[in-house]
Amino acid sequence: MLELSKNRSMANSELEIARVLWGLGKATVRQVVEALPDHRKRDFTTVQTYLARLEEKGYVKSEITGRVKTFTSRVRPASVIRDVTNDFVERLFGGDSFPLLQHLIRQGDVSAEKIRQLRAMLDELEQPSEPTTDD
Amino acid sequence: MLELSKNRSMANSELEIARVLWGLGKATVRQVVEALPDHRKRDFTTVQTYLARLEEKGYVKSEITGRVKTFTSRVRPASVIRDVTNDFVERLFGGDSFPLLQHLIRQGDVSAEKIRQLRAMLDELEQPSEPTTDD
DNA sequence: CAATCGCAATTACAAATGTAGTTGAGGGAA
DNA sequence: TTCCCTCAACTACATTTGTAATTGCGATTG
Repeated sequence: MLELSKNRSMANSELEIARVLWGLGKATVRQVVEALPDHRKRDFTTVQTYLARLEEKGYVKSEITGRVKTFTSRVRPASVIRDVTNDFVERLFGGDSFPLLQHLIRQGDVSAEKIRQLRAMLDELEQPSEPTTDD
Repeated sequence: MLELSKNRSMANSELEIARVLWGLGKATVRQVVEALPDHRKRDFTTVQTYLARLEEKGYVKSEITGRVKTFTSRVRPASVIRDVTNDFVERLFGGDSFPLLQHLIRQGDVSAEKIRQLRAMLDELEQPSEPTTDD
Protein backbone atom coordinates (compact mmCIF):
# COMPACT_ATOMS: atom_id res chain seq x y z
CA MET A 1 0.00 0.00 0.00
CA LEU A 2 1.45 3.27 -1.13
CA GLU A 3 2.68 5.62 1.51
CA LEU A 4 0.51 8.70 1.11
CA SER A 5 3.18 10.93 2.58
CA LYS A 6 2.56 11.52 6.26
CA ASN A 7 -1.24 11.71 5.97
CA ARG A 8 -1.22 15.47 5.86
CA SER A 9 -4.66 16.80 5.22
CA MET A 10 -5.77 19.21 2.55
CA ALA A 11 -5.58 22.93 3.19
CA ASN A 12 -8.72 24.89 2.47
CA SER A 13 -7.39 26.31 -0.76
CA GLU A 14 -6.24 22.94 -1.92
CA LEU A 15 -9.67 21.54 -1.27
CA GLU A 16 -11.27 23.68 -3.89
CA ILE A 17 -8.63 22.84 -6.44
CA ALA A 18 -9.06 19.16 -5.74
CA ARG A 19 -12.81 19.45 -6.11
CA VAL A 20 -12.44 21.07 -9.51
CA LEU A 21 -9.98 18.42 -10.57
CA TRP A 22 -12.39 15.70 -9.53
CA GLY A 23 -14.99 17.33 -11.69
CA LEU A 24 -12.70 17.35 -14.67
CA GLY A 25 -11.41 13.89 -14.01
CA LYS A 26 -8.08 14.67 -15.59
CA ALA A 27 -6.71 18.11 -16.25
CA THR A 28 -3.78 20.42 -16.75
CA VAL A 29 -3.12 23.39 -14.51
CA ARG A 30 -4.62 25.67 -17.10
CA GLN A 31 -7.78 23.65 -17.37
CA VAL A 32 -8.25 23.76 -13.64
CA VAL A 33 -7.73 27.50 -13.66
CA GLU A 34 -10.38 27.91 -16.37
CA ALA A 35 -12.77 25.68 -14.51
CA LEU A 36 -12.65 27.76 -11.36
CA PRO A 37 -15.86 29.68 -10.70
CA ASP A 38 -15.53 33.32 -11.67
CA HIS A 39 -15.73 34.68 -8.17
CA ARG A 40 -12.91 32.43 -7.07
CA LYS A 41 -10.33 32.92 -9.77
CA ARG A 42 -6.74 32.23 -8.86
CA ASP A 43 -3.51 32.98 -10.61
CA PHE A 44 -2.11 30.27 -12.84
CA THR A 45 1.01 29.84 -10.71
CA THR A 46 -1.06 29.77 -7.59
CA VAL A 47 -3.09 26.86 -8.83
CA GLN A 48 0.09 25.27 -10.01
CA THR A 49 1.47 25.44 -6.49
CA TYR A 50 -1.67 23.97 -5.00
CA LEU A 51 -1.58 21.06 -7.38
CA ALA A 52 2.07 20.46 -6.62
CA ARG A 53 1.27 20.38 -2.92
CA LEU A 54 -1.63 18.05 -3.47
CA GLU A 55 0.76 15.77 -5.25
CA GLU A 56 3.29 15.95 -2.42
CA LYS A 57 0.55 15.05 -0.01
CA GLY A 58 -0.40 12.12 -2.13
CA TYR A 59 -3.84 13.21 -3.18
CA VAL A 60 -2.98 13.68 -6.81
CA LYS A 61 -0.64 12.24 -9.36
CA SER A 62 0.66 13.78 -12.54
CA GLU A 63 1.89 12.55 -15.84
CA ILE A 64 3.79 14.56 -18.40
CA THR A 65 2.05 14.61 -21.72
CA GLY A 66 4.49 16.19 -24.11
CA ARG A 67 5.32 19.53 -22.56
CA VAL A 68 2.48 19.71 -20.12
CA LYS A 69 1.57 17.96 -16.92
CA THR A 70 -1.79 16.35 -16.55
CA PHE A 71 -3.13 15.75 -13.09
CA THR A 72 -5.50 13.11 -11.81
CA SER A 73 -6.77 12.20 -8.40
CA ARG A 74 -5.20 9.30 -6.58
CA VAL A 75 -7.90 9.04 -3.99
CA ARG A 76 -11.60 8.53 -4.08
CA PRO A 77 -13.25 11.91 -3.68
CA ALA A 78 -15.83 10.30 -1.42
CA SER A 79 -13.18 9.35 1.07
CA VAL A 80 -11.74 12.84 1.18
CA ILE A 81 -15.22 14.25 1.55
CA ARG A 82 -15.88 11.86 4.39
CA ASP A 83 -12.72 12.75 6.25
CA VAL A 84 -12.88 16.45 5.78
CA THR A 85 -16.55 16.55 6.67
CA ASN A 86 -15.97 14.52 9.79
CA ASP A 87 -13.28 16.90 10.86
CA PHE A 88 -15.51 19.84 10.15
CA VAL A 89 -18.41 18.43 12.13
CA GLU A 90 -16.09 17.46 14.92
CA ARG A 91 -14.70 20.93 15.37
CA LEU A 92 -17.78 22.98 14.74
CA PHE A 93 -20.39 20.74 16.31
CA GLY A 94 -18.47 18.41 18.55
CA GLY A 95 -19.08 15.49 16.25
CA ASP A 96 -22.84 15.68 16.05
CA SER A 97 -23.93 16.12 12.46
CA PHE A 98 -27.53 16.88 13.29
CA PRO A 99 -27.03 20.59 13.95
CA LEU A 100 -25.37 20.88 10.60
CA LEU A 101 -28.22 19.11 8.84
CA GLN A 102 -30.59 21.40 10.63
CA HIS A 103 -28.65 24.45 9.59
CA LEU A 104 -28.43 23.36 5.98
CA ILE A 105 -32.10 22.57 5.71
CA ARG A 106 -33.25 25.69 7.49
CA GLN A 107 -31.30 28.37 5.75
CA GLY A 108 -30.04 26.42 2.78
CA ASP A 109 -31.82 27.18 -0.45
CA VAL A 110 -33.32 23.77 -0.97
CA SER A 111 -35.60 23.46 -3.95
CA ALA A 112 -38.88 21.58 -3.84
CA GLU A 113 -37.36 18.85 -5.92
CA LYS A 114 -34.47 18.50 -3.55
CA ILE A 115 -36.83 18.37 -0.63
CA ARG A 116 -38.52 15.45 -2.28
CA GLN A 117 -35.22 13.69 -2.74
CA LEU A 118 -34.19 14.30 0.82
CA ARG A 119 -37.42 12.88 2.05
CA ALA A 120 -36.86 9.81 -0.05
CA MET A 121 -33.46 9.41 1.54
CA LEU A 122 -34.93 9.63 4.96
CA ASP A 123 -37.46 6.98 4.05
CA GLU A 124 -34.68 4.74 2.95
CA LEU A 125 -32.99 5.12 6.28
CA GLU A 126 -36.07 3.82 8.02
CA GLN A 127 -36.61 0.98 5.59
CA PRO A 128 -33.20 -0.66 5.77
CA SER A 129 -33.62 -2.93 2.82
CA GLU A 130 -32.43 -1.47 -0.45
CA PRO A 131 -28.70 -1.90 -0.74
CA THR A 132 -27.78 1.77 -0.93
CA THR A 133 -24.92 1.77 -3.37
CA ASP A 134 -22.91 4.29 -1.48
CA ASP A 135 -19.27 3.57 -0.78
CA MET B 1 -20.78 49.20 14.41
CA LEU B 2 -17.74 47.70 15.99
CA GLU B 3 -14.77 47.02 13.80
CA LEU B 4 -14.16 43.31 14.15
CA SER B 5 -10.49 43.59 13.26
CA LYS B 6 -9.86 42.94 9.58
CA ASN B 7 -12.58 40.27 9.30
CA ARG B 8 -10.06 37.48 9.54
CA SER B 9 -11.76 34.16 9.75
CA MET B 10 -11.31 31.48 12.35
CA ALA B 11 -8.61 28.88 11.91
CA ASN B 12 -9.70 25.29 12.31
CA SER B 13 -8.20 24.94 15.75
CA GLU B 14 -9.78 28.14 16.90
CA LEU B 15 -13.13 26.93 15.70
CA GLU B 16 -13.22 24.11 18.17
CA ILE B 17 -12.21 26.35 21.03
CA ALA B 18 -14.89 28.84 20.09
CA ARG B 19 -17.47 26.09 19.96
CA VAL B 20 -16.59 24.94 23.44
CA LEU B 21 -16.70 28.48 24.71
CA TRP B 22 -20.13 28.95 23.20
CA GLY B 23 -21.24 25.89 25.05
CA LEU B 24 -19.97 27.20 28.34
CA GLY B 25 -21.23 30.69 27.70
CA LYS B 26 -18.49 32.21 29.76
CA ALA B 27 -15.30 30.52 30.78
CA THR B 28 -11.67 30.72 31.80
CA VAL B 29 -8.90 29.10 29.82
CA ARG B 30 -8.82 26.24 32.27
CA GLN B 31 -12.51 25.64 31.98
CA VAL B 32 -12.28 25.48 28.24
CA VAL B 33 -9.41 23.03 28.50
CA GLU B 34 -11.41 20.81 30.82
CA ALA B 35 -14.42 20.97 28.55
CA LEU B 36 -12.52 19.71 25.54
CA PRO B 37 -13.49 16.19 24.55
CA ASP B 38 -10.94 13.65 25.72
CA HIS B 39 -9.71 12.70 22.28
CA ARG B 40 -9.02 16.35 21.50
CA LYS B 41 -7.14 17.52 24.54
CA ARG B 42 -4.86 20.48 24.09
CA ASP B 43 -2.22 21.99 26.29
CA PHE B 44 -3.33 24.79 28.58
CA THR B 45 -1.06 27.32 26.91
CA THR B 46 -2.20 26.19 23.52
CA VAL B 47 -5.78 26.90 24.33
CA GLN B 48 -4.71 30.16 25.89
CA THR B 49 -3.11 31.16 22.61
CA TYR B 50 -6.16 30.23 20.62
CA LEU B 51 -8.38 32.30 22.85
CA ALA B 52 -6.01 35.24 22.58
CA ARG B 53 -6.14 34.99 18.82
CA LEU B 54 -9.89 34.75 18.84
CA GLU B 55 -9.90 37.93 20.83
CA GLU B 56 -7.56 39.65 18.40
CA LYS B 57 -9.83 38.64 15.59
CA GLY B 58 -12.77 40.06 17.43
CA TYR B 59 -14.70 36.87 18.03
CA VAL B 60 -14.24 36.88 21.76
CA LYS B 61 -13.83 39.36 24.55
CA SER B 62 -12.28 38.88 27.95
CA GLU B 63 -12.65 40.39 31.35
CA ILE B 64 -10.27 39.99 34.24
CA THR B 65 -11.98 38.58 37.27
CA GLY B 66 -9.49 38.88 40.09
CA ARG B 67 -6.47 36.97 38.90
CA VAL B 68 -8.04 35.16 36.01
CA LYS B 69 -9.41 36.09 32.62
CA THR B 70 -12.90 35.09 31.70
CA PHE B 71 -13.82 34.86 28.04
CA THR B 72 -17.14 35.32 26.32
CA SER B 73 -18.21 35.37 22.72
CA ARG B 74 -18.77 38.69 21.01
CA VAL B 75 -20.54 37.23 18.05
CA ARG B 76 -23.61 35.14 17.58
CA PRO B 77 -22.47 31.55 17.10
CA ALA B 78 -25.11 31.19 14.42
CA SER B 79 -23.46 33.80 12.28
CA VAL B 80 -20.07 32.16 12.56
CA ILE B 81 -21.63 28.83 11.75
CA ARG B 82 -23.29 30.33 8.73
CA ASP B 83 -20.12 31.88 7.38
CA VAL B 84 -17.86 28.98 8.03
CA THR B 85 -20.36 26.52 6.62
CA ASN B 86 -20.84 28.59 3.51
CA ASP B 87 -17.13 28.65 2.96
CA PHE B 88 -16.91 24.94 3.50
CA VAL B 89 -19.71 24.19 1.07
CA GLU B 90 -18.25 26.58 -1.43
CA ARG B 91 -14.86 24.94 -1.49
CA LEU B 92 -15.84 21.34 -1.18
CA PHE B 93 -19.04 21.35 -3.20
CA GLY B 94 -18.86 24.45 -5.30
CA GLY B 95 -21.55 26.13 -3.28
CA ASP B 96 -24.22 23.49 -3.57
CA SER B 97 -25.25 22.27 -0.16
CA PHE B 98 -27.28 19.35 -1.42
CA PRO B 99 -24.37 16.95 -1.81
CA LEU B 100 -23.44 17.66 1.76
CA LEU B 101 -26.94 17.02 3.00
CA GLN B 102 -26.93 13.83 1.03
CA HIS B 103 -23.64 12.77 2.50
CA LEU B 104 -24.70 13.56 6.03
CA ILE B 105 -27.99 11.73 5.77
CA ARG B 106 -26.52 8.70 4.05
CA GLN B 107 -23.54 7.90 6.18
CA GLY B 108 -24.31 10.04 9.18
CA ASP B 109 -25.63 8.13 12.14
CA VAL B 110 -29.05 9.68 12.25
CA SER B 111 -31.38 8.25 14.85
CA ALA B 112 -35.02 7.55 14.19
CA GLU B 113 -35.98 10.47 16.32
CA LYS B 114 -33.73 12.76 14.36
CA ILE B 115 -35.17 11.48 11.16
CA ARG B 116 -38.59 12.48 12.40
CA GLN B 117 -37.34 15.94 13.22
CA LEU B 118 -35.69 16.35 9.87
CA ARG B 119 -38.86 15.36 8.15
CA ALA B 120 -40.74 17.95 10.14
CA MET B 121 -38.26 20.56 9.04
CA LEU B 122 -38.73 19.60 5.44
CA ASP B 123 -42.48 19.91 5.86
CA GLU B 124 -42.03 23.36 7.24
CA LEU B 125 -40.07 24.37 4.19
CA GLU B 126 -42.97 23.44 1.99
CA GLN B 127 -45.60 25.04 4.20
CA PRO B 128 -44.10 28.45 4.77
CA SER B 129 -46.78 29.68 7.13
CA GLU B 130 -46.62 27.89 10.46
CA PRO B 131 -45.92 30.25 13.34
CA THR B 132 -42.33 29.14 13.70
CA THR B 133 -41.53 28.96 17.40
CA ASP B 134 -39.50 32.15 17.18
CA ASP B 135 -35.66 32.00 17.48
C1' DC C 1 19.13 32.25 -37.17
C1' DA C 2 17.92 36.01 -33.58
C1' DA C 3 14.55 38.31 -31.05
C1' DT C 4 9.98 37.34 -29.16
C1' DC C 5 6.14 35.27 -27.07
C1' DG C 6 3.52 31.98 -24.43
C1' DC C 7 3.47 28.84 -20.93
C1' DA C 8 5.08 26.07 -17.42
C1' DA C 9 8.80 25.08 -13.78
C1' DT C 10 11.16 27.18 -9.93
C1' DT C 11 11.79 30.03 -6.35
C1' DA C 12 10.07 33.41 -2.96
C1' DC C 13 7.97 35.08 1.12
C1' DA C 14 5.14 37.24 4.42
C1' DA C 15 1.31 35.85 7.21
C1' DA C 16 -1.13 32.42 9.60
C1' DT C 17 -1.30 28.21 12.27
C1' DG C 18 -0.39 24.64 15.55
C1' DT C 19 1.64 23.85 19.61
C1' DA C 20 4.31 24.77 23.43
C1' DG C 21 8.31 26.57 26.40
C1' DT C 22 9.66 30.27 29.62
C1' DT C 23 8.72 33.93 32.83
C1' DG C 24 6.57 36.05 36.69
C1' DA C 25 3.57 36.79 40.61
C1' DG C 26 0.40 35.30 44.46
C1' DG C 27 -0.28 31.87 48.25
C1' DG C 28 1.16 28.27 51.23
C1' DA C 29 4.66 25.11 53.45
C1' DA C 30 8.74 25.28 56.56
C1' DT D 1 10.01 35.28 56.30
C1' DT D 2 11.89 32.33 52.52
C1' DC D 3 11.37 29.16 49.23
C1' DC D 4 8.60 26.50 46.45
C1' DC D 5 4.55 25.60 43.71
C1' DT D 6 0.78 26.60 40.85
C1' DC D 7 -1.08 28.98 37.22
C1' DA D 8 -1.76 32.30 34.03
C1' DA D 9 0.78 35.79 31.05
C1' DC D 10 4.23 36.23 27.65
C1' DT D 11 7.35 34.69 24.22
C1' DA D 12 8.92 31.42 20.77
C1' DC D 13 9.19 28.85 16.57
C1' DA D 14 9.06 25.51 13.01
C1' DT D 15 5.47 24.52 9.50
C1' DT D 16 1.98 25.36 6.59
C1' DT D 17 -0.70 28.31 3.77
C1' DG D 18 -1.93 31.67 0.46
C1' DT D 19 -0.44 33.87 -3.33
C1' DA D 20 2.62 35.19 -6.68
C1' DA D 21 7.14 36.93 -8.95
C1' DT D 22 10.83 35.26 -11.72
C1' DT D 23 13.20 32.18 -14.63
C1' DG D 24 13.66 29.09 -18.43
C1' DC D 25 12.57 26.73 -22.65
C1' DG D 26 10.33 25.54 -26.95
C1' DA D 27 7.46 27.58 -30.69
C1' DT D 28 6.75 31.80 -33.78
C1' DT D 29 8.07 35.62 -36.49
C1' DG D 30 11.11 38.60 -39.14
